[in-house]
Amino acid sequence: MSITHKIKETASLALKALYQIDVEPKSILVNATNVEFEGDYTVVLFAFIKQLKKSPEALGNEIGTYLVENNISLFSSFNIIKGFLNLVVNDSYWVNFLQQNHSNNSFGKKENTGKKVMVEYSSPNTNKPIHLGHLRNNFLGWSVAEIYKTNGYNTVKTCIVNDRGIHICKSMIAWQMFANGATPQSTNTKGDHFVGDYYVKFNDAYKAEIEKLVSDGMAKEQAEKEAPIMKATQQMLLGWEAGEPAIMQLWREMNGWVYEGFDVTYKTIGSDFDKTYYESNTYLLGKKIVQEGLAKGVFEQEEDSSVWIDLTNDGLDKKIVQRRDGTSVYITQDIGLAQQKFEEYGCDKSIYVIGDEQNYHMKVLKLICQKLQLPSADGIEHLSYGMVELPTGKMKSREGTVVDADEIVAEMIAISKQRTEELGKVKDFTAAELQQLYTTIGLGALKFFLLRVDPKKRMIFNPEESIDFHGFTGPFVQYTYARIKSVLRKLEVAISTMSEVKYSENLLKLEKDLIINLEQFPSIIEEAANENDPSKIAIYVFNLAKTFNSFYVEHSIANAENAEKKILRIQLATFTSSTIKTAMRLLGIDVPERM
RNA sequence: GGUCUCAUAGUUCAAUGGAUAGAAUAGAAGUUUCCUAAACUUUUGAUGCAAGUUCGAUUCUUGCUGGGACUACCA
Repeated sequence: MSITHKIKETASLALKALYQIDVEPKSILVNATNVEFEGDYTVVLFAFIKQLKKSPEALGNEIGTYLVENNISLFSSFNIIKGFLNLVVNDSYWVNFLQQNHSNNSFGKKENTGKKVMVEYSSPNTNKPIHLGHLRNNFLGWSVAEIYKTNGYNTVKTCIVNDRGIHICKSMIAWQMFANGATPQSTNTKGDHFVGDYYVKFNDAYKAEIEKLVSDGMAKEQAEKEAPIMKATQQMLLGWEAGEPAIMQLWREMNGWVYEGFDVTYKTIGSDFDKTYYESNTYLLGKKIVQEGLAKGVFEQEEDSSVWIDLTNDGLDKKIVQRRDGTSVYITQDIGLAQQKFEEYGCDKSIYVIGDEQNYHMKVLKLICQKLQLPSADGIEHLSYGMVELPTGKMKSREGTVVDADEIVAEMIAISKQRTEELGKVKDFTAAELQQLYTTIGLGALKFFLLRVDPKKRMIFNPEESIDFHGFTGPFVQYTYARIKSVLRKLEVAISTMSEVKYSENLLKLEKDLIINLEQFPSIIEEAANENDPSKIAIYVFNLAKTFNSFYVEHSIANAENAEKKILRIQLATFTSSTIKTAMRLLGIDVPERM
């Protein structure tokens, strides 16, 4: 149990014993004590002052006295300032904590709860390569799944590939018109980029046709519909839906190129999936749902035979779920897929990692599922994340104003190579080891950069400034880890004999700060899972590394004042390094033994 | 127009209604006979505007200003 939780419980017991009032431990506010006052943790008393009609001083004294007298192993003293009860925790408590946990490699990990969570993330379109915004999605999804795993869940990572529809046909049409039979192989281009180029070519050609029609006197709206290339694309979509062999073959071939490209990227960035759904297989799901919904009276059919749901009583709009031609729309497919996922995996929770432009869609999806009383409905959660924007505005694939994922990854690796060479600390590494180190650091910088921010918030990426390697960054944390490991390597002999030795010293301030930081890790993981927010982990591990670095420059480990201090500090260093490693793993970031 | 969302140092980010709003970076000044200076120490600098609720508001409510998203029988 975490120490703040313990304090809440003891405070709740104190209130019960002293005043016969029942207060939920959860509702008691316990904070770290402000640095300017004496103490480690502070119980905020204002909430009880009114209720008990006592002065803050009297109340604080009574509770403080009770707490210290009844928890001798935990508290050594207290003081009261205004409505704040500051508690000083015994050094022996922290020392015990360190001794019990320093070599526990699964510190922070919860026992399996038997619960299952599905995380759907990545979900690419097969008409263009992935960009920086998709990377945010991939890193978030992977990390959230990992955080749940550590919190005792079984996880299923899924990906729904958007492999059909008008946008796919656009690339196909452009390829037919402009490629002269070129392939990724013949042009030595990565498959997803190859196809993406034709998507851009489509839009260029489309724009040119519209301009021509407009200059010939047609209204813009009509020109958008009448442009021959658009008509051809719509014709192709009909052909696809009818299963015309030539179109299907081209579709398979071009999607195949894209998948080859994606595989390379996924492998580099470390995204993986337990199950991949293809929209071409699932887009017809939900038809049955429409019938069931009509039978239950959740949906209504209009005279033109289109089917709707009226959500105006829930503050939303009327929403179509089936077109008058009987085909299903996006949301219906999603309902069907939600149902199918539940039938296949029976997850307690289903997290959708999807951009915040779909907040409304996801709200509607969950609401409809609830109205249909699907068993999966209440477990639906939308991990909504903000766009990654350039200083000039939004990234648009169509206009080519995107930060390409492969390019930014390559750039980060190149920068880490340059920096590593400048510092010249690993000259004895083999070529393969070097390459791995550059990748570890470059990807570490990129992942940390995208994960350290609250997912819900939009973030701005400035390509001119690139991504920093100093301060609140991945490489900073990686460096701290490598430095600890270096020290520990040199102290192997001392470590092998230290298990016998006990210490009972008073703690120095920086030693205590470090233990206090380490103690918080399990609570942080819980918080990150509750809020679907990996940035909590990133902020935590940065603070831990920072605290260690302050400790490290101030106090020597190898040349500690005495043997007991040496052992204590070795244990502190060991514990810090394993916690850093675990935390960074939760973000999908590796830590190097040397750098 | 309607709905949702965001606004904090020059910049990028923190802060379950709690004490003098934290970091990073940029700027200024320092630290390498001793465990990795991708580090450390010191320092300058911020809650869009106006009300309200509260012992206490960056946080909650309302209005205003300014961004963004959504508002398709597209996905």
